[in-house]
Amino acid sequence: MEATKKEDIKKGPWKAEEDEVLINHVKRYGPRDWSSIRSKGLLQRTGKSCRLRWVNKLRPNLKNGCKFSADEEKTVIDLQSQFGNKWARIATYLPGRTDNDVKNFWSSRLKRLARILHNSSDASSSSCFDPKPNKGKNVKPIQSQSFGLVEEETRASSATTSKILPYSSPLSDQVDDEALIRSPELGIKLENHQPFTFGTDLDDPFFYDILGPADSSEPLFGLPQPFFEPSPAPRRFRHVSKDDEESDVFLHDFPADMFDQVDDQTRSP
DNA sequence: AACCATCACAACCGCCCCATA
DNA sequence: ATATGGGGCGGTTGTGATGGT
Repeated sequence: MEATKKEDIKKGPWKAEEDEVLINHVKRYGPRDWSSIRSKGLLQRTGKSCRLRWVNKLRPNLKNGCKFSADEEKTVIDLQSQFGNKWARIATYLPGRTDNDVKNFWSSRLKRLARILHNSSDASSSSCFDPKPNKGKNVKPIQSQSFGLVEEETRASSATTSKILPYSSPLSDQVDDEALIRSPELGIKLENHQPFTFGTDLDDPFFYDILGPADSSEPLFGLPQPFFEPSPAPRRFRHVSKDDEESDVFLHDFPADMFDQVDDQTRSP
């Protein structure tokens, strides 16, 4: 019986007819009672699937197929530094964008950065980056492991360069197993405790260009107001304490267009 | 033209919280 | 008090498009 029910559930890409049914349902009952869509036999989709389709694709005023503007990029980067990976919350500041959009944007940027850093270091030996996203959870957050180590190493090598690295992390002091799960995109392997050294050349000016401005105390830009009022206290902050909400920072002081700059540098001979 | 790498996006999964029976 | 189902959210995966070699 259960198995039969499960087999009835349709997955994969949505057809126009299904969209139409879903839109009609929302017109009639509003964006709720998702599970009733299946129980009424309107669609063979789960309530979750219906809700996701509506929120991410069918909802009015979505900026579908429209790339993030420079302003939106700045907003995401700054809000991520403030809220951490609270994509739904961040999305409330971006009219027409969904949490999925923001998440995808961030993820692709992070992968891009990982690739850039990977290429900038000696790919053959010292890098601890895995180009493939890490499937397991056995990773440490970038800032507490990698950049922390970079900081230490940099301090050791040069007393004058430590100011450039704003990544001293509360996480290093407050070790939180759950927090360690986060930021898996760069695929740093826990069992691989090699420090992330950008090759051997810490004096490479390119290295510091990547990390952004030396003075990290200044905000990069003013925050926009949320498009619609975000819930005063998010329903929950899974895995995140109030402290590390602020510490869940990777691109803290990265200029919004740094990827372009970095890309330019890596492209030019 | 063929191949490969990368990007962008859609969709699913698993976990969690909350309301309700 | 607790079991359960619905819904929200973050993480992950799969795939088509695109650009470079």
